[in-house]
Formats: sequence, structure tokens, C-alpha cells
Amino acid sequence: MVKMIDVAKRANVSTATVSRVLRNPESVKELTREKVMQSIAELNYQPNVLARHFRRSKTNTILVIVPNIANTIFSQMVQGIEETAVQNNYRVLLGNSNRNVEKEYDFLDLLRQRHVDGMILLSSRIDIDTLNELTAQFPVVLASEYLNNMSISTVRIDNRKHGKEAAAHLLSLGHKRVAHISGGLNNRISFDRQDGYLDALTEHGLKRDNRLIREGDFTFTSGYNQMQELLSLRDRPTALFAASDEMAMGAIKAAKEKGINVPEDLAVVGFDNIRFSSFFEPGLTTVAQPAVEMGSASMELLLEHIKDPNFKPAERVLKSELIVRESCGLKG
Amino acid sequence: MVKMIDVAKRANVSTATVSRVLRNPESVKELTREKVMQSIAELNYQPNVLARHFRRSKTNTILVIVPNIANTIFSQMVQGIEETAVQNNYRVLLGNSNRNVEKEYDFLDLLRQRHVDGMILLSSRIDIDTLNELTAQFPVVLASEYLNNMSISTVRIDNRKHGKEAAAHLLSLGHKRVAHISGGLNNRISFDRQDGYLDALTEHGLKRDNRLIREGDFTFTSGYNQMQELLSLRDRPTALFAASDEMAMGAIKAAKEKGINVPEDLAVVGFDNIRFSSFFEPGLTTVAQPAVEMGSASMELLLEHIKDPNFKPAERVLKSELIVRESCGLKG
DNA sequence: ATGAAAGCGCTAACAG
DNA sequence: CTGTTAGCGCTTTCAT
Repeated sequence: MVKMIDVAKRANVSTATVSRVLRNPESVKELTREKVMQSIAELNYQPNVLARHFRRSKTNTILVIVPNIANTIFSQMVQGIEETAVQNNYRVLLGNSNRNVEKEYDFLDLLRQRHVDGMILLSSRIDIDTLNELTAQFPVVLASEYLNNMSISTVRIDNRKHGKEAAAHLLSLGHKRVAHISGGLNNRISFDRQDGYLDALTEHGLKRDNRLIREGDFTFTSGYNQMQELLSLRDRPTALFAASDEMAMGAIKAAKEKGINVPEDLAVVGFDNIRFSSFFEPGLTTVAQPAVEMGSASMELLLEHIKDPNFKPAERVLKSELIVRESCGLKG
Repeated sequence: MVKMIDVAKRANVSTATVSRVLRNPESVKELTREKVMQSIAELNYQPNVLARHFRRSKTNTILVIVPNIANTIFSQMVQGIEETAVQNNYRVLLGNSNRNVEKEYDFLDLLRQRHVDGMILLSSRIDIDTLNELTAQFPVVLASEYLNNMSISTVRIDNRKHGKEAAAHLLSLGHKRVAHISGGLNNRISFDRQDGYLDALTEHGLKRDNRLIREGDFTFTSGYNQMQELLSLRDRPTALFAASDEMAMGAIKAAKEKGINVPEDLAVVGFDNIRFSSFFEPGLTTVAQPAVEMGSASMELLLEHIKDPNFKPAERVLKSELIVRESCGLKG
């Protein structure tokens, strides 16, 4: 393996000069620089990044902890993160936790051992104390979720506002019995979307009806199951706001199986705007989460933290919008 | 930052012993080991992985180059890779090329600079010469695709066999005019699936009809567009084999828009068995690609290469199977 | 503008 | 079984 000293010798300079050419080309006289560059090219020299990382104790690598990379919404966020990272000469290490808390904790050692310069969490079950310990020492950004105490930087959307928007859309279409299938209630996002739904009811002069509110877990299957329950009610709902597109699709499947047509007999609004929402029949009306942008924004925020260790925790709330398709009965 | 020498001093041993406790605990007397462990715990010592990587010139990190991480089939493969990597104490660096060849080439420097110990390519446009240069020097595995000259290890399925199976399924249902929408023909996989389709025709005594064969690019939109063309034929097909589920869904959408019912008027078989194929209406009959397993198998193969630099290029062909749902008209 | 040289923290060969 | 010690290849002060 050809190393810096070889390049230096061939160019009749010292390793310091070679290093300068690589890191601060402008601090070296043009002629010298050219000699060095030529020597590098002739020897096909590749700097040893391990030595460099070691010496500078910096890796230009960040860690992303994902609950499930095979889930569209997360893989889109990762796409945004990766893109912005590479643009800024950073690399992305992938930590797929499979929703396993222990695995999440294991990944944290990569931060502690300086294997990475920072970390982005896409939803996480890590306890507050550990999180505080880490954010005090290392750059960390939490994406999509958020916590009450603002000691950690966050990128998210206004779930409550958009939950309200989704439900209000159905109410303004004249529906009086609007059901809600929430995400898992171990999750702040689920509460926010549900609170938004409740806000909309209040604004339309309707009372909360607990029989119309059911807890799912964001998955297709949970949407399917909870809808079956809702359809067995005497006074069954005429509309549904599901806290995820997958659940909305599951719910629609349950409805179809009972001969209930969407949107004619049941209007549905989802949340996320995953790729398949537009392929689905009927096209799903949904709140579009800007997943890729959330990823980019998280990476940008993380870079701020990395550059300036005194950077204060910040919050970025991105805009979403309601995408109206066929499932709510407005278009058709 | 507390380092090895601090631990050593507190435990009254040398750094060598601390190092041994960390890497070969069994080579150290139990009493000594315990002293060291205690010292590590008391000081909350975290080994500096950068120094370790540098010293051992090994990173326990591998690179995955993905055309598009937001695409389900690839994110599933990555999931399998990550899982197996972590199990074997490896980390996964993500390189999302966005189907941009230049970005792919840029990522290769991570290998050349020993930033990673090996690389898995999930489909790639890198030229043969570069690939040969790299495989000669570094552990590399190509997943899902493959090349003619076997100088690189490969994990794939038998696309031709399963393309034949898919088409044969439609033919055995009595269809005589079976259309095919292929993937992009810059891709070996697309040819294989198409050849399988042709094999099936031959076996059923049918001639190739070029009007029934159209080139897509695996996306929903291309399926939609190509189906519109197929439906404008005088003698329109009664069945379709699409080389991806997304294209199958796009094709079904095009059919529905013309009032053509699936499967009654048009039987459809896709390929991949992405998550949404079972949610789709009608449920998509498709060839199930074992994406997660392909990822795991790739990582396992890569580990063989890493452990034994003389390991010969190998090929793993994984099993797939036809999943029969509603879209082919068999089930109802 | 360039060179000399000291180390970054760890590992492993060698010695005992 | 344990200690001593020489680096790994690069960056960066300090001189010149």
C-alpha cells in the first residue's frame, strides 16, 4: 500500500507538505502543489482514512437509528438524510433496531466510542436519562418524534394541527359519525393526531364518542382489525380518520369485505402519504408527511451541532398538507 | 477521555493486559481479568475504536450501495444485510446512489481507502473493468443481479425459471394472449424474466408476438403507460405477466380506468411480492422474491470473503415461489 | 512556504 | 500468564 511518505519522497517534499496539499491546497505554493499532485496520481496514492480518522478523532460518519428500514416512511427519511450527508462529505451508518430497545441501546456505544460524529434517531424507545446523558456529550437529533423537555433537537411536523385538518375535512363534508383509529398510544405522535381529531370534533360542536375511537399500531393489520370492530357497532361510523395510510388501507379492506363501499358508504382519510396511497383503489386522501425533507432537515440540524458544540437544541417544524384523492368522497 | 493506560494503571497491569482482556479474555488469568474489568467499569472506560481500526486496519464496517433505499425491495434487502452484519459484529454504511452512476463510483473510494472492509452492491451500473479491479483487491458481493463472467460473488434468484413459472401459470389457466411488460432492458434480470415468459409460450405451443411484449422500467407509471398501449390493440391480451408488482399495479389501474375488470377480463401476475401486493385490490398473484433472505445471504457470503481473502467467487441461487392471490382469477 | 518531529491510542510480536 | 515496546499513517505544532 503506497503511503504519504512515498508520495513525499517522489515529490521531494516532506509528508507535512503532502498533507497540506490534501487538506489546505491554498497554503502550498502552486509549483509544489503540482509536483505533489502529480506524484499522487503517478503512485495512485489513496490516503488511509483510518489513520486520518484516528489522528483527527473525527469520522465524518453519522449514525441513524431506524425502527424499521423496510417501512416506507422511514426509508424515505433515511434517503433524505443520506443525500444531505453525502453532500456535506459525511457517511451514514445504518442502525436498524427492529423496534428492539436493546438493539437501540447497543447502537449508542457507537457514539460513545466515537465511531460516529453524531446520531439521528427516527423514533426511539430510549429512556430520557440516557438521552440526556448523550445529548450533553454528543450531537443528537430526534426526527419525527419529540419529547416534552427540550434538551434535544427535533425535526417534526405539527401532528395535532394536521390531525385536526384531516378530521375537519371529513366533518366539513357533512359527516357526523367520524371514527378514529390511532397509532399506538405509547407514542406521542399518536396522541397528537388523536388530539387534533378531538379538536376538530369540538370545533364542529360534536362530543367525543369513545366507541368511535380505537387504538391501532400504524400497521395494515391493526387498521383491518379495528375497522371490523367499528363496523360491528349498531350506529356505525360514516367516516374514518386513520393515523396512518397503512391502517386506512386495512380499514378499507375490512369495509369492502362487508360490502361497504368507500367512499360512498364510508369516507376515509389517512396520514403519511406513502407512495402506495396514490396507487391504492380508491386513491387515499391523506396528510402528506414530507419524509425526505424531514430527513434532510435532521441532517442539517445535526451538522450545526457537529460544527458548533455549543449550538442550542433547536426545533424545526415542517409543513405538511392534506392531499385530497378519492377515498373521502370529494373527488370521484 | 479515559484511555487504556488509565485502566491499566488503576488495575496495576500493563496496557497489553487490558487489551487482552478486551480481545481475548480467556488468555488472561481470571483474577487479573476481574481486576481489569472492575477498573474499566469504575472509570467508565470506552475503547477508542478509531485507534483500534487504525491499528488493526480493519473497520468491521461494510458498504451497501443501493440504487434507491426508498424502494421496498431494496430496503428489505438492506434489512437482511444489516441484521446479519450486526449479528457478526459488523456495521453497515449506506450508499444510496439514486441510480446515479457517478455517485456509485464515488462510493468506491470508501473501499479503496479502507474505510470499509467490504461491499455489497444491490444492482449497479459500474463497468466490468472497475468491478474486476475491485473484486481482485477487496471483498465484494453482487446481490440480485449478476454478470456473465463469474469473477464476482453473487446472490440471486433464478429469474428465468420464475418468469416461466409466472407465465405458465396464466397459460395453464387457458389464456392464449398473454402479454408481458418487462423491466428496463439495460438489466439482465429483465431479460431473464422475459426469456422465462418466452420459454413458457414455447412450451405451450405458442409463438412470440412482439405486439404483446413491451418494455417498462419496473415502476408503477411505466406499467400504467405500457398497459394503455396493450389495451389499444385490436386483439387485446386476456392476461399479463408484469416483471414487477409495481408495474402490475400500474397496469391494473390502466385496465380499471377502461372498465376492464381484473381478473375477470384480464388476469395479472406480478413479480417481487412487495408488502403492498397483499393489500392491493385484487390481491396480486406474484413471484415472491425473498428479499430479506437475499440480504442475509449476501452478507454471509461477504463475511466468507472477508475472513478468507482467497475465497473463490461463489454463487447462491435462492428459492422463490409463486404466491397465488386473486389477480390471476384462480381464487375469487 | 516548507520541514522536522512528536504523538494520537491501541495492538501484537517478543521476551520473560 | 504478563510486561515491554515498536510502530500503524497521518496531522499539526514549532522552527526555520
